Amino acid sequence: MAAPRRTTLHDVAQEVGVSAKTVSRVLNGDGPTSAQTREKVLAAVERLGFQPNLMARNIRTGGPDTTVGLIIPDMGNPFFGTVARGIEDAIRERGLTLLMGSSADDPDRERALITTFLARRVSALMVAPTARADHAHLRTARSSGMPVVFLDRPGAGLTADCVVSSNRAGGREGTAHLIAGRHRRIAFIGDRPVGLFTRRERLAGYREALEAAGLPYDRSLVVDGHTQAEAAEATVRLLRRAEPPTAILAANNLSAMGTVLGLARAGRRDIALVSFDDLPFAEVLEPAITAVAQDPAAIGAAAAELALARLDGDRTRARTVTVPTRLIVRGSGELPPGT
Amino acid sequence: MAAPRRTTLHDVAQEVGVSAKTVSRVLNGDGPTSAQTREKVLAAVERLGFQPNLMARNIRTGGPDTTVGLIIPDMGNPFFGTVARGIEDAIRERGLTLLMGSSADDPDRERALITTFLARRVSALMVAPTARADHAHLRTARSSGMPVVFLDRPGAGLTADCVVSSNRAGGREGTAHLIAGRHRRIAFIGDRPVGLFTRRERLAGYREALEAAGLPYDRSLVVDGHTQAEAAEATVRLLRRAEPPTAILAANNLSAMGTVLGLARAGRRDIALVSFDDLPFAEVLEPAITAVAQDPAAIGAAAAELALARLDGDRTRARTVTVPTRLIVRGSGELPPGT
DNA sequence: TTGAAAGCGCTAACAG
DNA sequence: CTGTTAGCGCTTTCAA
Repeated sequence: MAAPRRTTLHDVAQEVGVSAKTVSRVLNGDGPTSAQTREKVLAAVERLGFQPNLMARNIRTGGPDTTVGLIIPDMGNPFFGTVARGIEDAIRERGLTLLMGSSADDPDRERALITTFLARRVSALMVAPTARADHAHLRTARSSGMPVVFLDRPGAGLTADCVVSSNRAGGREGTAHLIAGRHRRIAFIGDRPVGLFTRRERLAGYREALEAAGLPYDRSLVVDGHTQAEAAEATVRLLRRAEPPTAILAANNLSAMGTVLGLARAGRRDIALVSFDDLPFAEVLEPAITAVAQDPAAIGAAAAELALARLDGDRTRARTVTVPTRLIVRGSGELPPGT
Repeated sequence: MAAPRRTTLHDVAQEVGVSAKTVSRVLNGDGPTSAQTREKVLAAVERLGFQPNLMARNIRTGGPDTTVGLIIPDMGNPFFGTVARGIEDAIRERGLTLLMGSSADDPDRERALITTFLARRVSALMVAPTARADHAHLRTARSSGMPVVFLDRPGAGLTADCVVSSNRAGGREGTAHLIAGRHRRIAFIGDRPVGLFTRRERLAGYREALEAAGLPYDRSLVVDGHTQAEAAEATVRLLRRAEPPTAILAANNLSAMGTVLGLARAGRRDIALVSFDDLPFAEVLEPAITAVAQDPAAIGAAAAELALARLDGDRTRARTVTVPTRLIVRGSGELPPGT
């Protein structure tokens, strides 16, 4: 039992006894059609279960496809998942569909996805770029009219629209909050690679806050904790030092989760913590976690808005939209330094 | 400055001085080609920045498009995000790309996405169906050879492959764990609607465990907590009763988060809790949360495997794959009933 | 108000 | 080893 050929516009036309073009007119509501034929056509469409082939349509009309390509590091990460959802909700209203892929922080995989998306003639491309990727190769595509928006971090080798959190201000604010609690040895647990935009910016904010308070910058207090496990270990090691920190700024959600875990393992409830990026359980933990909250849905919405404006003909120069972070004080940041 | 027309196969052919078909042969490696022409063609492809139009190719070859349609309730939900990632990783190896959308638990939105995906001639369709959706309309598409796989819950009106967690066994095991701790009044906090497959199954497991232990089933101990806020309130209300429960089985991750929140608000650390679906902070909380863990990545992988097998010609009857859950004992389930 | 012809970018089928 | 012709399913263009 071979799969039956799917019914086409012609099948419908034949069924009704009109030309294919007439069916097309009825379905797309362009040319004029008599009420009679319209009715007959619609009935036949229903009867045969006809579904127009969007790709065939597209190839003829020549424009870009009604899809938007989106590349994020990992779909399982709720931060990026929520960004994606924000994008989807915004482009849905324009009848656009998401073509999605995870780069897994691998530049080659990212590159492969971009190639595929371009081959599919996406209307726009949105990428949370991996650290080592180069995007110069996107120039041709963009100069032929396809909007490119970078998410969370700017791309390399290509000036394009970009949506980021207020990383530096957030890092500064979170650190200042700890300093206000009279902490003087504040560790920074960051992700990798060290050159990663978000890490760099948040670290810069951390340093600005130290400087503003006249505190020295101690490089040895800046450690790596890219995964939850790594951050937990890093935390434990920090606390074993001769001169341990009394407070920690965790530079992203995974680092923060690991830090919480590490503190729990070390049995330390006297270490202050501020997490960059809010955590699902922040208010249930004891102490509740003070966080520099990002707004991933707003990031997605802003990215979509930028791209749609470009599709509508906006030819102004590339913009960077900064979505503000918000310090949510809950308690973990206010533990007094135990000296 | 109008957008320049994108370069086509013909442009490349002309540039080199061969026919379009020759370029096609070089690029797709089907027919034989001399090393010389191949080289010249590839150089021209590079020079002109040619990218083949996948949709045009597709329309000619006639088969389904090299995309897979995936519909989940919410991309921001890490459970479904991880399922999606599992699917993506599996289909990538076959050169398939994900077309994705969120149903937002709205049957109409789900239906619209399905229609779009069918119009795009996806190779396969994977859906975590909304509670009230009907899928009879998918029969035509499926009988024309397109695999359909339901995720997390079976679809309605259509017998198709399906991948679910061992909901009933998990519910039973989680409840039995509480009973083993000598609890006799165990509440069930579930999501909505009441008819939702996962809720029904988990509740059935809960009842089986009660029955096996000779405990009565008390309907008043089964309450709704679909969102985190709702579950928190439900928990507080439960504990205010004349005869409060001494233990709680939370039927999904949101309910569990809310329950934890409710317990914290009520200042009750003496209520035992088992969460269906593991929580990111489970081991950091005090007490650490005992969970019936699901395996979303495995669910995604299994779904992809089913769909790919169908694409490879598997015509056996529809299967339901059950991905086992795993009880992770951490402490919260072993609080003794305080009488 | 409708139809016929041509063609979007690509490949199948045949020829050379 | 390469080119030609035809046509995928649809829409544009022009004519009736």
